[in-house]
Amino acid sequence: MRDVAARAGVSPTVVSRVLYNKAQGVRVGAATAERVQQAAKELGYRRNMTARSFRQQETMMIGVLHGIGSGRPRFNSGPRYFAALMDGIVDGAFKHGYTLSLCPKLLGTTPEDAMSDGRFDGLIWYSTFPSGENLRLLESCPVPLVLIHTPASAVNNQYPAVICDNFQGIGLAVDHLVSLGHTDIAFAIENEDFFDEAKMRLEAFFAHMERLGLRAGRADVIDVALDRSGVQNYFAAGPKHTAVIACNDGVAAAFIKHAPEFGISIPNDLSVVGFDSTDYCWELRPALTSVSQPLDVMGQSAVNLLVQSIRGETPDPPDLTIPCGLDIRGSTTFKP
Amino acid sequence: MRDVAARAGVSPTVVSRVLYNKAQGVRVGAATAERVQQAAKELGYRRNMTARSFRQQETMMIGVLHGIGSGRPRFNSGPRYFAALMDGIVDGAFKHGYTLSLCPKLLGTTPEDAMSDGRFDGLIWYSTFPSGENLRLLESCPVPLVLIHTPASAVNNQYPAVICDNFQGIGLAVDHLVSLGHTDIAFAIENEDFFDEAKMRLEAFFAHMERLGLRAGRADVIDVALDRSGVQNYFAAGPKHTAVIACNDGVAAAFIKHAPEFGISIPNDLSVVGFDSTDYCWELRPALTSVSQPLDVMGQSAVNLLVQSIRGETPDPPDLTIPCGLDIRGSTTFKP
DNA sequence: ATGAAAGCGCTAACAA
DNA sequence: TTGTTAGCGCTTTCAT
Repeated sequence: MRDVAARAGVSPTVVSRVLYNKAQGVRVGAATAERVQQAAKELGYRRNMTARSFRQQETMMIGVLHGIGSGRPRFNSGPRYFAALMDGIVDGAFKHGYTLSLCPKLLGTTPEDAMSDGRFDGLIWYSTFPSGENLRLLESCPVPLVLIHTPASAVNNQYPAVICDNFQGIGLAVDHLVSLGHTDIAFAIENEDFFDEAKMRLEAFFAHMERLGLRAGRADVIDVALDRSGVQNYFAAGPKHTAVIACNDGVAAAFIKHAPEFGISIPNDLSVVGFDSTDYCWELRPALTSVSQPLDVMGQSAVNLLVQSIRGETPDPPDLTIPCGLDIRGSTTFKP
Repeated sequence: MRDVAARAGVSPTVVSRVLYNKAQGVRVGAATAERVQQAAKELGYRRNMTARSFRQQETMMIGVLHGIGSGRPRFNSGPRYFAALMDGIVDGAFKHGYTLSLCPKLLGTTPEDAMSDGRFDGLIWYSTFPSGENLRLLESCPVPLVLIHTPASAVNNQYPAVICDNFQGIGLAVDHLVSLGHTDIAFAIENEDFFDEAKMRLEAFFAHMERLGLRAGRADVIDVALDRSGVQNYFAAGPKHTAVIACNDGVAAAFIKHAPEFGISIPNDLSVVGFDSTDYCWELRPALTSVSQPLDVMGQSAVNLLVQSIRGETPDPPDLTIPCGLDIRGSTTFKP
């Protein structure tokens, strides 16, 4: 910029005004402005955005975090949960002119982590495993933050959150199965120890079963464990249900995958419902009936809330709850 | 940092040394260091990464570009080409400690675009449509750049490139079909006007057909057009081939999708081979046989090359060519 | 309409 | 071992 100024015979101040103050009255002579533009072009001047970010205390960057303790979510394997969400997040970020970053030091207290001062104007935190350690770290986040998939209450309503309506979503699944004649319905959960949406879904399952006058208790909960070994154990012991609702598509997929090993036909012997309804459901044979979260909408909504926070507006309510749908595919049918 | 220094009764320099010079000999008294650490913790000090980036002229950020003129690639719709690639790119970036960014101003001459000075340490450019305009912009890129999917020759070998071995990949497809008895094989292309890999694949098709003593000429090229209308036209006119190789999975999908409308059974009447072999292939009915690009490997390789460039090493050879595989699924069978 | 000066937070070179 | 100084490139305030 100094070079441009020199070539145009003006001070750097003028260069800055000419090139970037278009909107609010340039206050520079037309001839001077012209000379500056010319000089900038000739020298191939490009603004140093890092210097600008530094000066303005604003980077126009949003970071996406997934917490520590679980691996990086994949775009292209297994249940495509993260891919769908990211499409929404990226759309939202771009709409507001923000750059979106994935940071290797996602969360923590190391100096270069995503919560470092000045690095990002705001953060979106996504995790299906909001462990205690993560939640503690979040509490000291110095920049605006929006949670996806974790209710705001988990961090004292410190930050706004976007979650799907798990209660209503599970209701759709239960109603669907009951309308097919099922009464012995199990709920499959990945790991009961974690406090997260899976638990909300499990409780919704109990509530909806009770609403319909059906029995459901701890004996109807299948903990598949993180390695899915619980599915094999369940099949090996002989299924006691005609339908199972899984807390997510990945868990549901485990049932579909292992059923043949035990001579169980899905959906004829056992109907299976997933949760998330990513495109992954189509890959399974049979294709998986699943409660759909409008992930792209959720991603965009999260960014909208975040941008509000960045602007200093306090978005309310703390939890933005988005209703679910049900995508019926091939893994559910009438009670045998 | 000033506050920390004040509290510890030292100068900011010492704070910087204590907190971040661990490796190369701190040269600070143990007691002082202890006091500094203590003060930093008490004040909840976090390094301002923007200031550091500015000072060091290094952001530890890599940007991903997709060029202008085509929409943003999606993670979760259609052929999941981008998702697979990004998994590799993100893995590569994280392995080297880089943050990865998607920038709304991807390429251009606006001040805030991705090529602005200081913003990113390096860029990865991915595009299936390297239009002339894009190539011209690339030529003036002031930061290290690696191309994916566009041969280095397209920009005078100015930047290294990662491409799959299109010639060998098409060879796999042709051999596969010929081994099934096919001799009348067409090649479907999306838009002949663009200079890109599709053209390389088309030429490879001609070459391999000739190698096997089979005829293939312009009449055997189906230009499906960007809106895929060419597929319908081809079917409506009555197919003259028993197999078709498409320049990518999306084009192949159009054949599978429209065939039923014309009473054509795939693969019984027409075998179809795609190119990319993303998980999308499994969603199609029948599932699509496709030439596989090791997209994750390509993404990681691109980052490796980029990091070399950033470090000032000149990676060679200009084109890193990665061999393809063939994933045989349900869309190919014996000649009718 | 234009310019001079100051400072964002950090770190490297140099001095003590 | 510790401190002083200077400056990364930009923008804002204040003065002219």
